[in-house]
Amino acid sequence: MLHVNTRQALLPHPVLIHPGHVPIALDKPLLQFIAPGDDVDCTPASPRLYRVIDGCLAVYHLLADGRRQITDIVGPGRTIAQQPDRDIGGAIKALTFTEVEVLDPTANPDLATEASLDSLDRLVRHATLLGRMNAAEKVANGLLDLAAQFPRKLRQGRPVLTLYLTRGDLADWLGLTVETVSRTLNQFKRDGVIDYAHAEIVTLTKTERLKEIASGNNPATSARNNGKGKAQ
Amino acid sequence: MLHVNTRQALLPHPVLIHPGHVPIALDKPLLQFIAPGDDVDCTPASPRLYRVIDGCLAVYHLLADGRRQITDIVGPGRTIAQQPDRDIGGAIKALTFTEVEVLDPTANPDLATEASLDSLDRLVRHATLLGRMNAAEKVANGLLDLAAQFPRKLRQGRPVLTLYLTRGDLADWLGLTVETVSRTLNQFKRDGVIDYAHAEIVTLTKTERLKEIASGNNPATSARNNGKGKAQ
DNA sequence: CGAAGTTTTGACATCGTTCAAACAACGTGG
DNA sequence: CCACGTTGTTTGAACGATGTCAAAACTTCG
Repeated sequence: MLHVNTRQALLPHPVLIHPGHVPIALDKPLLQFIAPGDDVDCTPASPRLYRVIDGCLAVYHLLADGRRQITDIVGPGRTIAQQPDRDIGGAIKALTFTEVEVLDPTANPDLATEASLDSLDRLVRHATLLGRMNAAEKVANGLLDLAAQFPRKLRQGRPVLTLYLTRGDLADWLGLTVETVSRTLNQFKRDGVIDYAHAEIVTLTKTERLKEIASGNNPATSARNNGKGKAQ
Repeated sequence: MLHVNTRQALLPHPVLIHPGHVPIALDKPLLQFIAPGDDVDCTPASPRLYRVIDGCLAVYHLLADGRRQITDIVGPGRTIAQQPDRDIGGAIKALTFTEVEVLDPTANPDLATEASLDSLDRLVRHATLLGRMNAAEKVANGLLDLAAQFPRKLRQGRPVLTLYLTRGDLADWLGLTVETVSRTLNQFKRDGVIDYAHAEIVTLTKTERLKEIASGNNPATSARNNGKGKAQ
């Protein structure tokens, strides 16, 4: 699929300061700043840990013919464990101006294993999303995940989130097409579940409803799911 | 989806002896035998490494309504790194009589990290399969994976593999339905790419052709993939 | 032979894709 | 300040791959 994004290079995203990120002790801590659209430099032979301080990374995998699957979206506070095999189409891309702390896994074994298990756990859930959910469930789950990782602020008690992902990124993440993502988001908007004026600032107006949709309890389409527990 | 399998409990699968599996040094190595359909006992609070000596395991994840996604199929020689969160529907099930070596990850840190990275790598590829491939590509990739993990023998130079998975297992693994799996396999059979008399013993008669299909070079349907690199 | 589970096959429905076009946002250069 | 190019988003119409539903064919075993 591969949907390129040039828009985000132009947006003056406010740099959110996340306190409480204790710098990891290391003989040579290294900060790296990555511009939107750029790949994280994963060239060194020895594996590295990449801890996101601020911004947004997309871990993705490319097929030979250009189809792209984003396997994880990584926000502030999270650490990337896997060493993407660039030879076979794996890489990590920044979706906005992103600040990354580069660490040595052997010097931080606990963080390394924790990050590894975290990635594994998220990937298992995402695989379940990709293989067993319909479009509405996928988008609802994606929004809830992003809302937790990229909280902007609360507006009248409603969570507001910054979408660093374009519709194309969302499509490549959720295993859909741009059109389906757009249609589903607009349907949610029409139903009053979410709201947005600009495509990249989304308010979750009915979080509970969104959670219901995410878990398959969708009155509009859930009839099929009853009984044998099937969908899609 | 959740397709239960009772057949495999009845099949007298030949126990393949895989030499070269050096037992890991540990103060207390433990062998475990699991019957088909049984879950691997993952109850201990401290994480464990499970190394398959012989047989076949399925790592899966359940949704609240019963839909199932098998995230990995594990054959002899491979080690399971992730600790399935049984609370949220994660578990590991034996698909045939399976012998497992239970190891302490802290006593085998190298094996633990290697297994972890291996799982992560496979899961990324599988996510790409689930999110970005059509039925024929999924089944072709699945067959090639299984042929590598469960080689039976060569018949007239053709690889023959034992399918410990039922059509339902294949469906839950590849993100399809039983019917689509069956139809796709029969189409491959009609095309002379594979062959089978019994549903669980499959011969890959044209491995090269199968690899082409797996990578998206399917003359019948690849026209769409040209140009912008899209599919499904 | 009958029961139970699995696989296969057919007919049909539909969700998501594909194709196409309009619209919106933004920066550039005149 | 405005026309224009570029990129992203939205919308519509039509198609088709895959799911759903139903039933028959097999296999294995009691």
